[in-house]
Order: sequence, then C-alpha cells, then structure tokens
Amino acid sequence: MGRAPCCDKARVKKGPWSPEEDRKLKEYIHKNGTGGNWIALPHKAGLKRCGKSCRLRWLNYLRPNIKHGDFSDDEDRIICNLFATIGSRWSIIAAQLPGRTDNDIKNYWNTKLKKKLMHSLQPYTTHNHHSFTVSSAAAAVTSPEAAPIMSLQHLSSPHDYYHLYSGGGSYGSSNSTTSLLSAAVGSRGLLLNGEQQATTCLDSGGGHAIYFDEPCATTISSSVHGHGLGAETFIFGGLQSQEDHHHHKVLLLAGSGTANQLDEQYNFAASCCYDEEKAPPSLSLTGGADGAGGTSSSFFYDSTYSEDTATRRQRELVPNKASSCIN
DNA sequence: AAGTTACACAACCGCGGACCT
DNA sequence: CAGGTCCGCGGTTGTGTAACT
Repeated sequence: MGRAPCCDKARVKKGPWSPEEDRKLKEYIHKNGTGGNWIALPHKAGLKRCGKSCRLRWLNYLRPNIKHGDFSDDEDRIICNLFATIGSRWSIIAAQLPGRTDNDIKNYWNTKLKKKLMHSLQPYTTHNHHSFTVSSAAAAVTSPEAAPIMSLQHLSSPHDYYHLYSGGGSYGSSNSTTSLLSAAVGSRGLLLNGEQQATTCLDSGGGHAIYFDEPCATTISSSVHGHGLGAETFIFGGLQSQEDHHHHKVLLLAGSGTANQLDEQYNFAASCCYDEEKAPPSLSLTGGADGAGGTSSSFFYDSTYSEDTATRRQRELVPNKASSCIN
C-alpha cells in the first residue's frame, strides 16, 4: 500500500510564490508559529498550498536572517571542507553557516562552486621533470560511481614523486564523491592515493596543490608539534613554487580529526626539498605553526619508494577518517 | 531584434526515519 | 509491535533571465 499523499495535489497551487502568499504565510507564522504541523498550516493560513511547500518557502526564504548570494571565501572553504568531509549532507553544512539554507548551499555548490573547483583541476605539469596527469576527474564528479576515480597516470620521472602513491584504488560508492572532491579542492588538486577517504585542503595561495597520503605522517606531525596524530593523520602538500632546478618549495599542512573534530585541525608550513640527483629523494620539513613556516623543529623524511612498498603501504594503510585543513 | 543556449535559483518530489496511536 | 502520519533531507526539475549568435 502506498503512502497517503500529504495533500490533495489537484487542489493546491504550485510554482512560484506570489508576494501575497508570502505575506499570508509570514503573518500567520509570526502570529501563531508553525504549530508543529505543516500539513494543517496552509489551510489555517488561508493558503492553497501544500504544507511542504509552505515549509520550504518559510525555511528557505521567509524566515528572518536568511542570507542569499554572495558567498564569501570563508564560506566557500567551509562548504568545500565539509563537502569533502561529510559529502552532500547539506543540512549539516548549512548548520555551520548562519543564515544559509541547505537549499541555497546545494544550489551554490551545483552551479558555481563545483565548477570553480573543477576548473582548477586541469592536468598539471609542474616541470619537465615532474609531469603527471590525472584522468577521469571531471567525469567522476558528475558520475561518482565511476571508479577508480583518479589515478596517477604518468610520472615522467617517477623518482621525483617516489613518496607519493599512485592512485588506482577503487572507491566504494559511499565515499566516491567525497574522495573526488578531496581532489577537486585546491587551486590544482590531486588526490594521489585512491584508497583514501576525504582529504581536502584549500590552497588559497594559488599554488598547485598536490595531495599525498603519507604513511609517515604521524612521524612528521609528531616531530613538528608533538601531537600524536595516529592513523587519522594526513598530510597535504601544495607545490607552491619552484625555487630552482633541484628544489621545490612545498607548503604542507597536516590535520587530524573526524567530521566532528574539524576545530581540532592544525597545520604547519614546511619547506620541502628533494634533490633530483640524490637517491632516495628526501623531504626536509621545517615546521611551524599556522602555516608560518617556522623553524621550531625540523627533520628529514626518507621517502624511498618502490613498487613493492607502494603496494604494501596501500594495503597497510588505515583508511583515513575524514580530515580537513584550510590554508 | 529574434531566437537559442546557458545559467542561477526556486520549487517540487519521493524517500527514510522519527514519532504517535 | 505494527501501521499511519508527518518532517526533513537530498536529488531533480521547472522557470526566469542573461548572454550569445
């Protein structure tokens, strides 16, 4: 047996609300509240509308303190981060943005923000020694089930990125969108480990973001900040600029936490150098809080890589919880 | 100027789950 | 506990308008 309709669809008005209808609804709710019953409300308010339509109109447009349009950069970041973290749970995202509605955010995402991010996902060539491309990214945004979503297709000079995983893992349908978005965020983003769930950063500096999952993240983070981040740590690397032929300056951000722990994230800046002429390449990280590139502690990370270790690492890696950071 | 296309936003629809009886 | 009702959510569609040809 099907469910009873919430209203007599033949007798309710549909389509855009007139100013008169808005006035009636506003007046009624100001006087009486919603009464906890949207189905009965339109009749009481003298509206020939479905209760659901009234609810939507009120929540999205008529209730006080609603903001429309002009999303700020901060709001963009919050939306991106949360989307990458929890997916398309617009109501939860909206709860973090006072005055914004889930519908508004959803529309904004679908019409603007997603495109903005995808625009930044053009295949990226860093240097003639460091070129790689990402495939399937655009398709995957619109077709989340397409897996593998991203893979590191080509490393013209593989040792340059030995410390990075190539992707190619299959995404489960439940997190594929999230994972993809992780890659999409940033001025130019790559999610290099296909096994990961959300890992996202906004690279406001206009740099070329490279996302690499790093099994030694715990070591790195602990060394810099003394935080025991554990398996939920991730590292974000954004290739900011090339200093010279041998060195690449990388802004790294580390964060930890789950979807409910976004406020616990922290980051650090580090310079990252790897010397093409030495094997194995190494990262020199000089960390400081808040992306300031301080020098409170430093260490080296040996990023030796081989096909076998890559496979092993992927297998051993504990799937990251959703993590997020903002540069 | 008219027609077409693209875009942004508003609104609708159906489903899952909470709540009530 | 089962069935009915309603709310809230997210996906989708509809509509108005700006941009383009």
